Amino acid sequence: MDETRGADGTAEAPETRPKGTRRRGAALVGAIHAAAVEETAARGLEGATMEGIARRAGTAKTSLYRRWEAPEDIVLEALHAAYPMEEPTPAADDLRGDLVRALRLMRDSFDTRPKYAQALMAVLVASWARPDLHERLYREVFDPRGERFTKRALLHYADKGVVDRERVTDVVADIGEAMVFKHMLDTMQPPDDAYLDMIVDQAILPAVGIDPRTLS
Amino acid sequence: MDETRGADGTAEAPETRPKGTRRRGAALVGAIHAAAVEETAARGLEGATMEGIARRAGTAKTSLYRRWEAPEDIVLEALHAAYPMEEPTPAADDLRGDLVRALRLMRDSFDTRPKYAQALMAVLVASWARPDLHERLYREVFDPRGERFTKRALLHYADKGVVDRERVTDVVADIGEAMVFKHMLDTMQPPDDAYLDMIVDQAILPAVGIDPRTLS
DNA sequence: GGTTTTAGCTACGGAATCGTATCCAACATG
DNA sequence: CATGTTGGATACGATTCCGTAGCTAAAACC
Repeated sequence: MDETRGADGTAEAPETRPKGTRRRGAALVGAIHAAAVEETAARGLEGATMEGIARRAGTAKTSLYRRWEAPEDIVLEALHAAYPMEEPTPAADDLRGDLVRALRLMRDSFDTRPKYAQALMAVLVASWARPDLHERLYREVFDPRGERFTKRALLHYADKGVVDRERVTDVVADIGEAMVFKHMLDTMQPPDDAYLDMIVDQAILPAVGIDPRTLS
Repeated sequence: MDETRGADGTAEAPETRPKGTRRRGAALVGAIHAAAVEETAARGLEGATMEGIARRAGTAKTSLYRRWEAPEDIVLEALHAAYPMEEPTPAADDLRGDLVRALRLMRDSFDTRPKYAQALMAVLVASWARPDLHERLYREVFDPRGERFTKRALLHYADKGVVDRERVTDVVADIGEAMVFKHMLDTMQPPDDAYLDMIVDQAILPAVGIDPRTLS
């Protein structure tokens, strides 16, 4: 019962640590990043406040204003810092396996950090009404990480001649991510392995002209 | 320059009407619905306030509290009232055409009312952190409208034997909507006709085992 | 150790929103 | 036209967040 509760009933669990001790530098910034992500996940980007982030991080407002100007500056920095890095595709000779692994990589990055996924979606949707924010999101978070998920695998096998290069269009390269997103929006849960298999077998592979039943 | 501006710089254009005149009943409720959708689109569900909605609708806070308890009650009601109704599929003998038309129906419902689409997405994402809201959204907005978009068309042609019933899975039925959503998230724009054609030709038709090049 | 940097704490006036109360007037009804 | 209903306007104390200031003290540096 050592929790405080925000105005909306959302549980806030302020970081606690031995009194008379202080974090600095990276440790402090990390805690604030985490707090900003939590705050955004719980109250939305527009509902996030400096006071709320400070509470969650167990620090003082002044410490936030020393480094940032507004909640969204902290959140964007946090999302960038935590964005899943690319595992260069193992490039075994296994198209189906690589596709499944690519989707799992994406899924896991949300599954293990649901607050992170929620915050990312919140910013993505908020940016819809704010072109400046949309531009920053893609420039500061998405773009720096390069090619993503299934597209890399598809292009790899196109180069090897396993699939028709003509069929690896932008639309096809987006199918996997689009389906994972939709599933999360519908169910509030990341898809399980069985569902990822279905995406690959029923949507992606047919789109590149491969009948999964012929793959053994 | 007869606009006021909200705290975040968002333009607010309060409803104006001849002074000494009043709306009541449906006319008033309709204006408030529109205002609630605008407010949510501009400031997010968590950022929306009763005061803001009242300003946009050009009415008084008291008039809102007379009927509703909180912004989200108004927004959910507004989304329900404005949700696109189902055009029963024309059921011509034209699978590809029906799929394209189904996607256009979905796209147009967003394209002609961008504020509505933004609000819908804002609520959808906010509901992710709030199971109660998610439940209400599906129960009060989505569910009452029944089967959606491409699935109806696919099932129709499965019954006619044009496509393999086995291949019309939930995953496949979701491809179209998933791709339209993703496109909107990425670009902040509803897809144009050419893009919808690509979704049908490159993703949906292959998934049900039809090569679009054989269709005409 | 002594010094510099950086966190933490408290407090403040201003602004926005909350939810309610009060009063008046426009509308609808008969 | 008389009456009852509904919307509009204003005001209020309470709460939350804003952004800044001033001070103390822990951590890092030399």
